[in-house]
Amino acid sequence: MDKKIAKILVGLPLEGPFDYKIPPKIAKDIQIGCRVWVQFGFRKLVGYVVDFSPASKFKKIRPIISLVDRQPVLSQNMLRFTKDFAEYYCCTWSEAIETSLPVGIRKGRAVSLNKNAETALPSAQFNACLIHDFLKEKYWELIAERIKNTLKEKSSVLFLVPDAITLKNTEELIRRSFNCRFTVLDRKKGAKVQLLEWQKIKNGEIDIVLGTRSAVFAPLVNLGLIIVEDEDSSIYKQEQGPFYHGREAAIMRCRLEKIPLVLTSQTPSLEAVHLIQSSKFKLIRPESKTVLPKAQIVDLSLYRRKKDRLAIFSLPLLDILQQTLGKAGKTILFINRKGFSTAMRCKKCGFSLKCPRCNVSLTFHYDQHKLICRYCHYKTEPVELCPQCNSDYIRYFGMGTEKIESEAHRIFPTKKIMRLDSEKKNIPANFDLLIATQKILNIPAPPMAEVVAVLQIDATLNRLDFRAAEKTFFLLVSLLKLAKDKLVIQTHNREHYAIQTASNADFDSFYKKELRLRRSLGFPPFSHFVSIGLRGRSEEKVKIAANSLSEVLNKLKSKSIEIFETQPDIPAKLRGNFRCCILLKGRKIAELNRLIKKGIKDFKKKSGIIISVNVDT
DNA sequence: AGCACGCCGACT
DNA sequence: GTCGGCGTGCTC
Repeated sequence: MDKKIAKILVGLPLEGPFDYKIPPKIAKDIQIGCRVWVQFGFRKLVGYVVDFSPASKFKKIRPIISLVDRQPVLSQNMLRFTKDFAEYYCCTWSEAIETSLPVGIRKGRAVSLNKNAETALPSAQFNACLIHDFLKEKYWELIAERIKNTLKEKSSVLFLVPDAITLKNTEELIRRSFNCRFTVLDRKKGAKVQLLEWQKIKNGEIDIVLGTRSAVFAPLVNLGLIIVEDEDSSIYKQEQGPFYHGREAAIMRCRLEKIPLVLTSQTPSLEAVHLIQSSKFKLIRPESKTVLPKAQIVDLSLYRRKKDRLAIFSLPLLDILQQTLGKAGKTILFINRKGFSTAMRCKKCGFSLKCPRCNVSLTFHYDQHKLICRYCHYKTEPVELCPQCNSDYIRYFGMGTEKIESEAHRIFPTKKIMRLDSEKKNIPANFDLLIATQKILNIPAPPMAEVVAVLQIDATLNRLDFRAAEKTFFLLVSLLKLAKDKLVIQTHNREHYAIQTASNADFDSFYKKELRLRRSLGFPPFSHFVSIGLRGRSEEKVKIAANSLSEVLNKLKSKSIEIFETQPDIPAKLRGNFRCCILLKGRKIAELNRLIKKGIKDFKKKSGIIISVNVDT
């Protein structure tokens, strides 16, 4: 290849690449994947060499200022990975490269890199296995075995975990089980340390890398295995652009590097189950001697709610609570929401206090005695008189942990009643009755009780979300594990398959039903959803822009792609920006993204509007 | 992303 | 007359 011109990407959200002349004095050293300094317009930027060319179609080409490193910071594999990643997540290649590198590298800091000797394994191939360890009793020995074998082959291991707690636990387990060169990637560690660690990994001085989502980009040499622990965790999905999913990125990288992937979960996602089923890969389900408790489904439609008062406890549940507490047994009441109430409203004129920035109803929090916005945490004093009609007809609606707590106190005045929600720092142990939210499922050693009661599952089940059944099932089976004796489920949907199959933790029946349904409706994992978000200061402009973009997309689309009506995003207003979104559904990501990129390009971008694309919403 | 270019309102 | 508002377009 004639090395006259270098194709260079810079760290800006631009498509690129851009052509630069290669000065003779660096011609012998420059390689694909190297960092360079270039003059880009009026400023000096770090660029990444992605290709060479004998000529350029541009007239005025500037020369590269200098070479940053003798060795490439991006390997062939990482270049391909970031390119595939950009195509999948509908961002530019340069954005993908920038997200894959530590800040130090992006800022042009010096590192010393070895000449890399990748010893590609001869007949390596992609394969996946899913360890479904419902009780999380045996997964570690299964994983440890695979890590040991990988290390024996002189290959390295990348271990992904969803959150800081799992990171801590896994770090401990790895230290105890393996005596090897091991590092933990942590965003809290500071840029200097991160850069040094990146350099060590890149130089092949590390055998095991442990980290959260972003560690999927760790530049391991001779990578031989990727493990994704708790693959079903929603924390793997990044909330800002590029909106990538750690598990999907890991799958992409394993396919590309032709190496095995291990997924672990207590409640495997339908994506993981589908990957295993559709490709004849292995599902491993360790046997357990633990006997699960029975579930009792209480059909709420048989027990009318008392007039003008929320029926928190049905009669059968009250009976069970009285019996259990009478025998000095413990009870957990589970509710999928926090705060005393969902909203405050004036019964006379209907006025409700909303967040001035996000335009959603504020939630009243009893312990802080404040109205709080659940999105931006805006706080304000609760009102006694209606600001609109001045009446004192202010009422608080809904059912939260605090409401249940006060009700429970009324019914069981002598019992020790405690609360566990996201605001609580320490985990209560000495309780008769514990009122808990989702948080109880996200802590390492959650408290158990004779009876666990789910007060309100219908809101979760009836959500306008194609994952509602999946979430309901996972929630219920996870709660089953906290009950020693019995799980009580209060619902109006007694016959629903998610509730029926969850009551005896029948994963296979649930997956069968749910996958059949998803397939027939053309939902993920048989298709992809992509949402295009538009936001800006002016509500009017955002709406106009969204409508015209939607029009353009509808004109360009093939009939295999479905475009839903433009809607306000949830929340419609966030941190002073009005938000709209266009949702698309299609079988193939490549086709969807081609349409979106073309659509955004064709559509003349009105200023003051920011567009973001979220793949697999 | 940032910055220049360009075309319309109120000001020493 | 200009100073400056930000809408539009470009960076190899």
